[in-house]
Amino acid sequence: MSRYDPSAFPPFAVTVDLVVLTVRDHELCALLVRRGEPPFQGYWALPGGFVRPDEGLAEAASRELAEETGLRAYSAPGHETAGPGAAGAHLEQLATYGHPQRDPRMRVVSVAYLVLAPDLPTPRAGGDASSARWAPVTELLGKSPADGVPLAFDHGLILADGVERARSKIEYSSLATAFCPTEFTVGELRRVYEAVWGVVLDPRNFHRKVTGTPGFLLPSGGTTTRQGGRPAQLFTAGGATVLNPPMLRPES
Amino acid sequence: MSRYDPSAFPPFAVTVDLVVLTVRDHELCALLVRRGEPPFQGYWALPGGFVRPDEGLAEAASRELAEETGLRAYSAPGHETAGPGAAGAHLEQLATYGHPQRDPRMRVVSVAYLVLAPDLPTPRAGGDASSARWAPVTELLGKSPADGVPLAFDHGLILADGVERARSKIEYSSLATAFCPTEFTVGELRRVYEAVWGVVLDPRNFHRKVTGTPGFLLPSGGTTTRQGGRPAQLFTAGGATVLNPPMLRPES
DNA sequence: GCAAAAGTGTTGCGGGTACACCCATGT
DNA sequence: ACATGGGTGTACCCGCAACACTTTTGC
Repeated sequence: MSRYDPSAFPPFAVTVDLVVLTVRDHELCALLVRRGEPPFQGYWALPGGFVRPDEGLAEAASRELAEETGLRAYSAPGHETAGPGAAGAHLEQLATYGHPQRDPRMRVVSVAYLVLAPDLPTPRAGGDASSARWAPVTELLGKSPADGVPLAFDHGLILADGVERARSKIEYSSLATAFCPTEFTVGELRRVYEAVWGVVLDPRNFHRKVTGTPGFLLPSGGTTTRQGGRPAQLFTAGGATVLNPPMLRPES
Repeated sequence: MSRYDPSAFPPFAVTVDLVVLTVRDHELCALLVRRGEPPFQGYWALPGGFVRPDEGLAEAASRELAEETGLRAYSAPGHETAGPGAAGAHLEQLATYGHPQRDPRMRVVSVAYLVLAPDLPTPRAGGDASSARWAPVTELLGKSPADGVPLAFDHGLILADGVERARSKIEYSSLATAFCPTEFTVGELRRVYEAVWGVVLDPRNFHRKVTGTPGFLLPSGGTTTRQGGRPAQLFTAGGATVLNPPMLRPES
């Protein structure tokens, strides 16, 4: 009773959906594509598509990401946890959504992936999306549920889960560096934390904290004045993936 | 190019697999069933089965759990995060596994769920499993990969991910109470932490910590001497789901 | 000089650890 | 009486928040 005859298993469609986040203009933004066909024609949606018969789930997510943005993403094979590559984007599995009626056409199970990317040039539309854009998550996610812009399918829920994951994960991992270019300053990293958490942090204590956490930052030797003021040291992401002690998010 | 014709989507089988954990005899144990048919006939495997055409993923996991153990599980609908019910088991989505060759028969995508349950009477076999048992995870997971008992399919990997999730989640959430009966003592809760983390904790500091964390424990009024010694206060799980400050796991 | 951002020093406080110590039961 | 586990008090230590203060550039 607990299993069906495998030769007569119920057929499902399996897709991947991508929550692609970046920091632009001091704001956390998500990549959206406009749907060019029903259902939800004209709505904004998360990028994604069907998993092909012979590819893995992370592989499908990576392929869709490249098709939509040209980004190369790095994830640890086989596991949901990933190691951040200094260049390129971080990709990890987020969660799977399979409500029976989430797609009116058929039974679709969607495996959502979270991508953290450095600031990119304006996105190029790909596939069946008639256009694409970066949207600040504060506009997409109102304080109350179903506030802000409605997205296609259950993508508003998926986006909210992805943002929540990103916000909590930069506390105890070095993932915030995935939002930065290869070389970055402590101040730029701090602005990432401030944008993702929506808070202001003390620059002095932040500096001490991140430079004092072993394995978080690697001095690259150079300096820059691109933020104005005194020249700042440049760093690259260190090898550490888990931060000890963690960064502390001020209570909202 | 990025999407298939939806009317010709590639067909997948979708299953749920369960990582059911409990604490027995001071040890963290997982529920296994013996496979009665190929492939992997005679191997131990995680309980699970196919998702039915009209049920949700968490619903399928809950149904399989009831079929295998008789347990009722509680999860927050729609979200992967769940609220712990004092009685009954905690259920949350773990991750999804979809390597193209993970099942030799066909393309199967499996959504794994993590269940934390109080100590149960000996499990009853259900469905197509010829028997079932609780196995200490230390025996199943060797220090090196592919050490210990080999499980069917990629279930060893899924189990490892589930155990890791449980170990980290009891740090910052009140989930450890899901391993306890409705009423429990501080000492019993401490033994849960010790079993899951594989460490010994200072009873005095542990007591102060958990009773001082708001919303973690609710005094039920009664006392018990079932552990010997001075009578201990009985508690039930408080409403809090997130622990502030978190429990600190001693560095291994 | 002045503004702006990068860094360093210092102090106070809160929470953790490591104990010493007392309490209430069963045998 | 003694063993066993429950619970409280206290002293030290480390890490963070909250500043004051110095450094090095562009304008």
